[in-house]
Amino acid sequence: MQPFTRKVVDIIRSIPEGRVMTYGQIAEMAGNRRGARQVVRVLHTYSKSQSLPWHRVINAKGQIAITDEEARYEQRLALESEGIVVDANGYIELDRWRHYPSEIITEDEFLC
DNA sequence: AAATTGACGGGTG
DNA sequence: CCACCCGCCAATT
Repeated sequence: MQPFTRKVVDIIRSIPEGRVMTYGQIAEMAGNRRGARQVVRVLHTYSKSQSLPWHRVINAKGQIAITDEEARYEQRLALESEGIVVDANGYIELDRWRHYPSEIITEDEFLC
């Protein structure tokens, strides 16, 4: 497994229950600011074998981004079961549920 | 070797 | 807030 991939996996594993992170945010933290699409690839490849909390990853708009209908519904249920509020269109309030790893930025810093 | 393909994102109007 | 457009990048065709 490549270093970048390794980091992405670790980061996704570190997302606490009831919180979410975006593809771009994870990519940046793993060392590649423009690697959002690689994060997608990692999820496709390892979400099962590495038992990742894949449902805690959403896009920058704060929306569930999965294409597949079934999986999308599955993700909604998974998030709601952790207490996260998902609206009718699959949107989540990012400023409320986003996880800010301390290595990058804290919510206070962000709001400042 | 060139084109295509995504669970993407930021800038612009 | 929204729609568009364009840049990204590695795996797969």
